[in-house]
Amino acid sequence: MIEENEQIQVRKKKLTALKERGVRTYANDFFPLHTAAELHQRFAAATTEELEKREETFSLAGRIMSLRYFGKAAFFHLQDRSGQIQVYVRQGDSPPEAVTLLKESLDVGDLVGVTGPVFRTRTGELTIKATTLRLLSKALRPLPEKWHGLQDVEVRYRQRYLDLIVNPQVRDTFRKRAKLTQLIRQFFIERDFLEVETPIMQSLAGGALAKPFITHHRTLDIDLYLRIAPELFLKRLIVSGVDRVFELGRNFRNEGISTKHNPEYTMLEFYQAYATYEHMMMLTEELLVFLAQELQGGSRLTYGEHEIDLTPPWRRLGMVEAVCEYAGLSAEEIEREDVVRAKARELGVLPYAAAPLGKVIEELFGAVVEPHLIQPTFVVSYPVEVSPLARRNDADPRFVDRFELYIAGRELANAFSELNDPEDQLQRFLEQLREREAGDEEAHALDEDYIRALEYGMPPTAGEGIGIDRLVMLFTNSPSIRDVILFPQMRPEKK
RNA sequence: GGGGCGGUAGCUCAGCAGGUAGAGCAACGGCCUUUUAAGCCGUGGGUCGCGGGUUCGAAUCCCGCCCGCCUCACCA
Repeated sequence: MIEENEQIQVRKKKLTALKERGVRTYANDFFPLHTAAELHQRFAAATTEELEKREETFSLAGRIMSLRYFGKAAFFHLQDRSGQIQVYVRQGDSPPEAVTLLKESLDVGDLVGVTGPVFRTRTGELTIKATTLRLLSKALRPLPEKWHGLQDVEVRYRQRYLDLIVNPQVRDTFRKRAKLTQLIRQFFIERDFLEVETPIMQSLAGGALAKPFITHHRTLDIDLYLRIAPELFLKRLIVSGVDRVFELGRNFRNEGISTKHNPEYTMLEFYQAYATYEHMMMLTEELLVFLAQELQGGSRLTYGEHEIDLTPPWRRLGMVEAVCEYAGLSAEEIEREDVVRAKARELGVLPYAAAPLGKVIEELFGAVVEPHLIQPTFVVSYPVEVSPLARRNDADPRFVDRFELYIAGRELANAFSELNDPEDQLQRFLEQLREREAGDEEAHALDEDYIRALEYGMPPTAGEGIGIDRLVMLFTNSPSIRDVILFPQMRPEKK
C-alpha cells in the first residue's frame, strides 16, 4: 500500500527542501476571500482596459490543475470548489520568492493560496496576476494525466476523492444529488409532512420482502437486523396521529450488487393519512415534475437513448393486462393457473415450485413487461400474495390497491393504500409464514407489535417509497448506480 | 452463481504469428517573460494482476486464482 515511486520521491524531496529553507509547510493561516466562479461572474463583461485600471486584489485558494512554464513566467489553473481560474506568475510582476517557489517546489496537484489583481490575457482569459503565492499543502502523489483524466472505473470508485478532483461532471452529479434531496425535503415540508428518523437497527426486518444484514448488540446480547425498509415504523407514527410523515434514509439489503443495486441505498418513504394510492399517483406526478423543473427547467429529459417526458398524467396499466399484452396471453388464459405457470416455465422465470399464482404473475411481469416501460407508467393492481402490507381492492379482493412507477424500464416507486385492518394484517403475516416454510426466504416476518399498533386504530392511509439513487440516475443520465453513490460498495482491495 | 470483456511506467494506451517491453502525458536536466493539449533538446522510470505449466526462451500459449466492468438470474 505504501508505495514509493520515482514521482513520489521527487515530491517528498521538494517538500523537505522547503522545510530546510524554513518555509512553513502545511500552513493553515491563509484565508481566501474569493472563488473562481465569483470572479468569472463579476468580470464576465469587463474589457481588458477596464481590468487594467482596477487596483483591487483578490485572494483564492485551491489546487493546481495544470502548469505551463516558460522561462521566467508561468501560467497555471487553480481549481477551488466553484471551478477554475488561471493564475499568472512572472518575474518582475510577482515577488522573487513566488517565482522560485513555483519553479523549484510546486507541482500539479498542490494546494496553494494566491493573491493579486485580475487581468485578461491576449487570448482573453480572465487571469490573476499573482502578487503572492504560497504552498498550503503538498500533493505527494501526481494527479492522473491531463487529457484523458482518470478512466479506470475501478480506481474512480475506490478512490472517489481522485475522481472528484479531476472529473468535473462527477462533481456535478453529486451536486445535483444534493440539490435533489434538498428539493424533496422542501416539497414535503411545504405540504405539511413531518420529517422523522426511525431505527436502522431493528430486531425484526420488516416493511419489505428482502434478505437483511445481521449484526449483534453485545450488551443486549441479541442479533439485530439493518433495516430493509422504514415502513412499519412510519406507519406506527401514522397510528400515533402524525398523519403526514416522511423519511429520507438508508436501507440495507443483503442481495446482489449490480448497476441498479447497491447493498445500501437511499429511500424516500412518505405516508399520508386520509388518502388513497390514487392521491399518491398525483403527488408523485407533482413531485417529479417539480424536481425536473427545478433541476433542469423542464419536464423532458434524456436518459441514455431514451427521451422521457414527465408531463402528467402518466399512463396507468393493470399488471395482469400488462402481462397479457406483452406475454401474448388472452384474458381467459391469464385466469388459468396451468397456462400461467407453463408460460413462466417457458421463459425460465418460474420461482420456487410452491410459489402462489400471484408471485408467478409478478415474475412474468418482470420478465416481459418491465423493459418496455420507458415513459412514466403506473402499474396498478398487484396480486395480494406479493403485497402483504397493502389494502385489498374493494371490488376484487385477490388484488390490492397498489402501484409501482416505472421509468426507463426500471422500478422507481412503490405505493399503496395501506392495510389498516389488524385482523386482515395478521392473516397476511400468517400466510407469509407459510410461504417462508414453503421456501420463500424473503417472506415477511410476523411483527406482533405492529399488529398491536394497528389494533389501536390506524387512519385510512396511503404510502409510497421512492428509490432516490435511481431517481438521481435518471436526472443525471447515469448508467450505473455506482455513478450516483459517492463510495459504492466494492470488494476490499487485496494487499 | 452462469456467460462475455479487461488488468502492461504515476496516468491514457500500444505490443500477443513466443525471441528479454514501447508511445504520449507526467517526472528529471537545459532553452524560452501572455501560455492554455505551450514549444524545442536531452535523461531516468516496469516483479507486463498473482501462482503454476509448456518451451532453449512467455507480457504473448495452457491451467488455476485474484480484482474490475458488462450481461443474465434475485432485489429497489
